[in-house]
Amino acid sequence: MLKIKNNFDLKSTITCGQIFRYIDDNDEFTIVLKDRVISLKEEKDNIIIESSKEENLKEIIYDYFDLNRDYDNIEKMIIEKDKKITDAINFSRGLKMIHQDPFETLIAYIISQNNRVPSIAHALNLISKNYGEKVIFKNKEYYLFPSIEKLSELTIDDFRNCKVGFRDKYLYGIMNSIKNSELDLESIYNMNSEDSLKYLMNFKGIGMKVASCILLFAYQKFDVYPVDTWVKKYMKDIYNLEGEKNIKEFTYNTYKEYSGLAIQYMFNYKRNSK
DNA sequence: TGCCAGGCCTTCC
DNA sequence: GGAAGGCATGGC
Repeated sequence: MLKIKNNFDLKSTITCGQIFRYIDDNDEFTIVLKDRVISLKEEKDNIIIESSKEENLKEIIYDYFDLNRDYDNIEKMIIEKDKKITDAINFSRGLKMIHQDPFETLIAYIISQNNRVPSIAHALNLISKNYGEKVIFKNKEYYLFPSIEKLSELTIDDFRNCKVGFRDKYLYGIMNSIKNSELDLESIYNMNSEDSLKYLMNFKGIGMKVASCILLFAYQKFDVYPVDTWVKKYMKDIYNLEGEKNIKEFTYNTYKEYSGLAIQYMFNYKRNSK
């Protein structure tokens, strides 16, 4: 068991739309994280964490919830660039950018296109249940996200049976590209954001939006920013700004290397407030 | 029932 | 190079 105390809003970080596979049982959250299952619950000013595996637990938690980064300072710098974002930042106080696994993020966000959150979670859970390793935690069954090797064995129909819909052929193609080393997820760590966007968008099923989510959520490239319907609504309301091109120009010129975080605050404010 | 979702691909100009 | 239509699935 581990206790942490931080400027950390557990609930909004988990539920704000960054990750799809979590169980919320009366504000006790259970998630599958790499090789283990963990549960987190806020109690007084502490977060109580239990895990199916104790090894390196603190390091894994701090890395996953990005708890070593100075968000106060980043938020201050964003507000200095643009005072109008203050409300969105105040609403999102304690929200961390979850540091997700690149492979799982790739699969999850390909499934996310033209899809709803419950359906995305359903598909990811089926993939894990059918092809991932079973873990027993607090007398319940959970399934780790499958390895690259395991998912490269699947056929298009196998994917379709996991309810991914028309994205089956994209997933199959992506797994082939990984198998024959055309797509090397490790190499992205050494690329700048512009190059890595272009690199990912070479593969069928990955467009601008999906590539941006992968780079922001799995590679912590904070200068990359997914513009979606919620962000567009925010931009229209607050800045009377329309058109994807205008929004992108404004965002990068204003927030620069923190554009991804600024966008995440706007997304969270617009989607989850009121 | 019919519409649509944190898009992307294909097929047209 | 830009616009329009189609797409599996499930929830309302």
